[in-house]
Amino acid sequence: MVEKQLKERIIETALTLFEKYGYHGVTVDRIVAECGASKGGFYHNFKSKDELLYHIHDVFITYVLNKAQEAYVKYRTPTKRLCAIIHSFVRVFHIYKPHITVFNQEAAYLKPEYAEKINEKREQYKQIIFQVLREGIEAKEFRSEISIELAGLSIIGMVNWMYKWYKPDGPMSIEQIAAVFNDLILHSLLTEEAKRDEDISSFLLSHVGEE
Amino acid sequence: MVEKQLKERIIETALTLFEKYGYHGVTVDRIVAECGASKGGFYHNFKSKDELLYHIHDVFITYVLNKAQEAYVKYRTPTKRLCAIIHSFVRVFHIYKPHITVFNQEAAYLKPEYAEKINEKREQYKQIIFQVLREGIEAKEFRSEISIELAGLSIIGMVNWMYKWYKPDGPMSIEQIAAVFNDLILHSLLTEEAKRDEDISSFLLSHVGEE
DNA sequence: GTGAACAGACCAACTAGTCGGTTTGAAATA
DNA sequence: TATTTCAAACCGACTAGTTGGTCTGTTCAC
Repeated sequence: MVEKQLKERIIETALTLFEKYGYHGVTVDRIVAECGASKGGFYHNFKSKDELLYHIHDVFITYVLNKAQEAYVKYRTPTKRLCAIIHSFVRVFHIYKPHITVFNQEAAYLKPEYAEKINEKREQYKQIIFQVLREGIEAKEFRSEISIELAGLSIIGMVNWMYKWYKPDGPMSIEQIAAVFNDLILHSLLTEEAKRDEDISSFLLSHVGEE
Repeated sequence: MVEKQLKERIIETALTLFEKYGYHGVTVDRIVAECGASKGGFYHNFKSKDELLYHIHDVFITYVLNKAQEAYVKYRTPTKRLCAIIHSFVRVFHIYKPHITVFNQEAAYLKPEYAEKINEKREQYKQIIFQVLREGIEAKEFRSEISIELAGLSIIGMVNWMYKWYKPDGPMSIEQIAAVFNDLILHSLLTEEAKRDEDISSFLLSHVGEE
């Protein structure tokens, strides 16, 4: 196995520090000191501290957007699609918790040209959720009286908020959290008929483990 | 009417700027320039820039905590209490949107002695929500299979997340948003029996306006 | 007159980014 | 194989600009 590349080491160290102290609470000098590098090494790999921040944002949003698109394509019904997307969304916290923290906390400090690129992908992500909710209402799986926009933003909010409290070594596993979230969300969205559908209600907590 | 005090003007200006550019994106010089004050005036009213940040945090959390306690005392059943708390929570965005944005974005930069005080109140707020959920399960109004912790954090997350998208002049009023949130949350929490209770289900969207 | 409220020039510390130099490793050459 | 070459990777002292905070006044209300 080859020695871990400097760029990777810088990113990892920066991530840990940013998560704890915030982007402005960490100096470039501190980052390079903490990972045994130098100013020169840093600026050889990154144009600026801002570019590092952008890189962190981009890695996460690109990954999570891909996962959502995969989940959408893989399943055919709105409920299954929604559950799969939420499941993948929650699961990302397992690997990318520091990225997500930085993403949610420091986005305001992205330079305009970077912010634009990130916002585009963020917007795409939202649209996938909205799309699934729309399809769910059309298919009469989801209640028609809910607001797609508000329901979508609620889902995004409750999952994203995990970055404030989720601890990888906490009492609940990622899989358990995802299951509970899906249960809560489906209970708030499903129509009465849909709940009676065996295939759909299998995603609800009270049915987990049943055959 | 007396001339608006300098301290108030500083806070208002700082709030607007912090909301847009972040705490570290705004200098003390900028704040005082923008509200026609001076460095001297600023440091006469605040010990430091950090104290101003703390003050903003404290005003908001104190207010919202009070509102939740009031709502808790005012009503007697878990469902009513929860709806009232959420309603008051959402409503705060109408007056304190900039405060909340700063509260959610910049808390990491609070100096330890300040952070501790704020966290205490934040924790109290969470406990009120947990308490209501606990009572709701005991009273068989809320489903017993849900996790109090996760349900509580979900609620807090979806409401707090509003700071990312809520615009006071947007298409939905605060009251409408609160109604939709309550509908979504209750649908995910209520037991089947509770939903059949006229008194309880009056908080659901499909029943709003009915007699 | 006296102290609180405010003004604004000034300072010291900090920090992102630079720049000339050194190391390293792999390809080219002999 | 031994040697040269050269560019990419990396180093770290230095700089220029910024920014929170201070300090010496001045104004104003009572």
